[in-house]
Amino acid sequence: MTNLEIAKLLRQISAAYEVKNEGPLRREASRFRIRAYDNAADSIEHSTSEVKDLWEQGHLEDIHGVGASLAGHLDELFKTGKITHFEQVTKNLPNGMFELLDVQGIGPKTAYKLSQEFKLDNPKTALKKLQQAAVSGKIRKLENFGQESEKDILQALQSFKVKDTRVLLPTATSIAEDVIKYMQQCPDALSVDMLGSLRRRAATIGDVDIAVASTQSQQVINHFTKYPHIRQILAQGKNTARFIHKQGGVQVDIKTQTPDKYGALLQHFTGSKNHNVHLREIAIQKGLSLSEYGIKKGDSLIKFSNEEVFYKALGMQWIPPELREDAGEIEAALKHQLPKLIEPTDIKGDLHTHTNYDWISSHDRGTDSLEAMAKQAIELGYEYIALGDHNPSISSYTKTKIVSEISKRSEQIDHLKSTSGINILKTLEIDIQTDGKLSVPDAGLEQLDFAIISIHSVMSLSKNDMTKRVLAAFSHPKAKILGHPTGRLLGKREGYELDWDQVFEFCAKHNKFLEINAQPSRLDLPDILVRDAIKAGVKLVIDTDAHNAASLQLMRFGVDVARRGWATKADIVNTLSWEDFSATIKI
DNA sequence: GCCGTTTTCGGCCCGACTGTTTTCAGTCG
Repeated sequence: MTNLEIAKLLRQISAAYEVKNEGPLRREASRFRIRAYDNAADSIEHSTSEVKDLWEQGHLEDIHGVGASLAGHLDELFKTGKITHFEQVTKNLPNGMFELLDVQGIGPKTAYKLSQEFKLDNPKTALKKLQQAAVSGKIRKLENFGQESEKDILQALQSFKVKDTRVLLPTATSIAEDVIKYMQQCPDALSVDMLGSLRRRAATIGDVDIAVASTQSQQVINHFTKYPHIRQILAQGKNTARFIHKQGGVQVDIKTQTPDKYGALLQHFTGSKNHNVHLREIAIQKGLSLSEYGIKKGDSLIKFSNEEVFYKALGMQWIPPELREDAGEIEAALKHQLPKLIEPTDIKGDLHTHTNYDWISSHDRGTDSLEAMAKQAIELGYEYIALGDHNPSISSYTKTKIVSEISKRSEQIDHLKSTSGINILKTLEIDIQTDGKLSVPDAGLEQLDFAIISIHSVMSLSKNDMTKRVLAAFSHPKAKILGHPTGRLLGKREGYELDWDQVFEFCAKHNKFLEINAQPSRLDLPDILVRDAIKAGVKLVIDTDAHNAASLQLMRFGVDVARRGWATKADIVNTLSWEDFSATIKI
């Protein structure tokens, strides 16, 4: 079971309790139990480590929000595939109601009422039957429903079908940047910023949230709702509004605030939720109360035009949004010991690239020439670039032929080196075979400055075998970088399993580097492992894995991951000057 | 049901928006 499935199950239990939460006496106790299930679901959904892994290691209660009771339930789930207690809780409820919870605007109570009225007992047909009821005008006749709510449900059902669950960070970024550019054209918009998980630069984004500072809120909202790429407006109030973007059905929210209170708005809606809850606990201890408007002390409200003064008022350093996950950043900020995070401008070169060099390659070739890649690197202001490709296919070439192909390519790069005006390194991304051997013979490896080694096949090995496989390949002196170390593809594939403690120890000891791959669907290493690696003394590289010249610009998303993993400039090898880098890579 | 540099008991963040209401419940973030 994946984290997402477990989170969904917990939310179903929460919804079941919500519906059953009747009678004034039971209400208080249950309210907090409901919240506890939701909190646990949030934690699990946002956890970068797999809950199942934690269970195997006996560390379920390390998850914030999972205590003895839930750990027991999860243990039963992993052992037997079901949870008896949960089955009892959901027993007398219509089965179809839980499907309805995924529809925008339908919560537990509404889902229950609708599934009760329309006898939605079958989860598979529940959404379809609900749509039929809406189309035939039956919903508006129910008590506490009307024409508007029927229309809303119908619209939500229609956009539900096209809405992807979460979008990748670069997609959300480009949507947000376009909306921001549009909002900046509004004369009443004094500042425009990203909010939420987007501002925290998380790998996947639910909604795009935007903040605007203005004294003319209504004008800003009016401008917002005239954005040209709206599929549907969901809400429009005095200070906030929300629409569904034509692209991917992404929901875009806007919040406005006057400039004197703008800092509190930014802080509040950047989150994360857990970060804010922790901040409020600290505030309560000081007799203060936090909100999106500022800090309340008794009856008076202290206003903040920017975040720096907001955090200062709580006795701490300003915390970069990427760190706001309640993962120790508040404690560090109180002690004024936050790290100075790496900046995009610290990057001096890209080490993982692909070109259209003409050979039968083991995987997809790039689309731009060696020259074009080097030229783009110069434009980005880099001091060096490693020109790579996948190794020649071992099923199409003999070993001898592979070596001679690499020789030919090396000659071409050497020629380019003398004319290009940038330092160029010769490299390849080399497949790690199932037995840990590299797919290029030693005589071929000798001609490279270094090799990136990656797993592209047979990902189902056990954790132990996979670790042996990687470390065997990594032992070759030319193997310096492990490419996309977990092999995950966001929203498509979980990564394979590795014994990270062992990998980290090996890298730290032998001067090997782990990659933060900036491809949108990879962002691999994931942020949490970045932080663990750094704690273990491992050095990392940030690479784009670009298959064309334009993709070299994806670097910023890799830097985002590094920052979320608390990385400083010193932790990232390709922030080194050419002189220091070339010395390091040849060790 | 979870959690702990004031607590193993007694707390648990705060507010906007909408629709169907004549003052509020449900949903969302």
